[in-house]
Amino acid sequence: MPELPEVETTRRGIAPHVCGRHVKQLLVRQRQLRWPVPGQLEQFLAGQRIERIDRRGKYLLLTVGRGTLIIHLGMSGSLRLLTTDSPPGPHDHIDLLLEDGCRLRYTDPRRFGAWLWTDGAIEQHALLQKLGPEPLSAAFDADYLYSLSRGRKLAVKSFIMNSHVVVGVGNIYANEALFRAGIHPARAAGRIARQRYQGLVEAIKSVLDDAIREGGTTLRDFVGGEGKPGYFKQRLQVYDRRDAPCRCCASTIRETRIGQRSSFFCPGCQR
DNA sequence: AGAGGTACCTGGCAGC
DNA sequence: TGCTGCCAGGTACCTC
Repeated sequence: MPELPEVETTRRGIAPHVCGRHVKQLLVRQRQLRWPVPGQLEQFLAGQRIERIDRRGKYLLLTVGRGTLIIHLGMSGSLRLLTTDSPPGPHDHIDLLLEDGCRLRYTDPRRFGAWLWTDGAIEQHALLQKLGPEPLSAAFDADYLYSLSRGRKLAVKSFIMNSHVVVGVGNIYANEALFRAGIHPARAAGRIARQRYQGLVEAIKSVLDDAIREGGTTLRDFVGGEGKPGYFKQRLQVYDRRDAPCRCCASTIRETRIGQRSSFFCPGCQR
C-alpha cells in the first residue's frame, strides 16, 4: 500500500486505540516477511505497555517499556484494528492482541513488509540511521535539495524517491509532485535551478499534506487503520492517467519508465 | 561515490 | 475458459 500518507493515516487511525494499552499476546502465523520475524518477538512484547506510536519515513514505531517494535508495510501491507474476533484470512500474518480484547491485525499478501525489534536508540537502528529528512519538516527545504543534487546525473524522479535523500516520497506522489512543480520527471537532478527546487519542495509538501488530509490514496488493497478507504485517488493529476487529457492544458498524459518504475507526466506542463 | 539492476512474494489482469 | 507473462504502492543490496 503504502506511501507516507497511508502510513501516517494508519498511525493516526490506530494510535488512540493502542497507546496506553498493554499487549496481551503476539500471534505470528507467518514469520517469513521481508526479513524473518524475530523468534523472541512474542516474549519481548508480552505484557508490555504501549507507550507511543511514531512514524519515521514509512516505518511505524511502537515503543513499549523494554524496546521498540519496528513495522514496515512494504508494498501491500495494512494494519487494521479489530474489535471482534474474526477468523484470519490467508494473508493475515500477525495479530497483536491487547488486554481490552481489541486486536491489531497485519495483512500483507506480498510479504514485503517487516516486523522487527530493537532495544537500542531507535535512530541508530541500521534501517533508520541513513534516512533523509522528513518531507514535512523544516529541514527539508530548497537549499537542502539543491545542494545535494549538484553533480547528480540521475533523473530527478529517482532522486526524490531515494529515501537517503528524503523519506516517504513513493512512486505515486513523486509523479504528482513533479507535475505540480512543472518539472519533467526524467530531467537530471543536477541540472535543475535552485528556484525550481523551491517549487518542488513546496509541491512535495503540499501533495503529501493533501493526501494525508484525504486519508491516503485508495489503490487496490489499502484500508485505513480503522477500516476506512482513502479518497486521494480522485485527486490524482497524472498517476495512472496515461492517454487521458491533462486537467490543466488538455495535452495527452504520457507514460514512460524511469528507474524501472511507471512514470506519468504532462508534456505540456512539465519541462 | 554514483548509477543501475536484482531480489523478495503474491494477486490481478491483459492477451492469446 | 484457461494458461502465460507482465505488472504492482518499497527498498536493501549487489555489481559496474
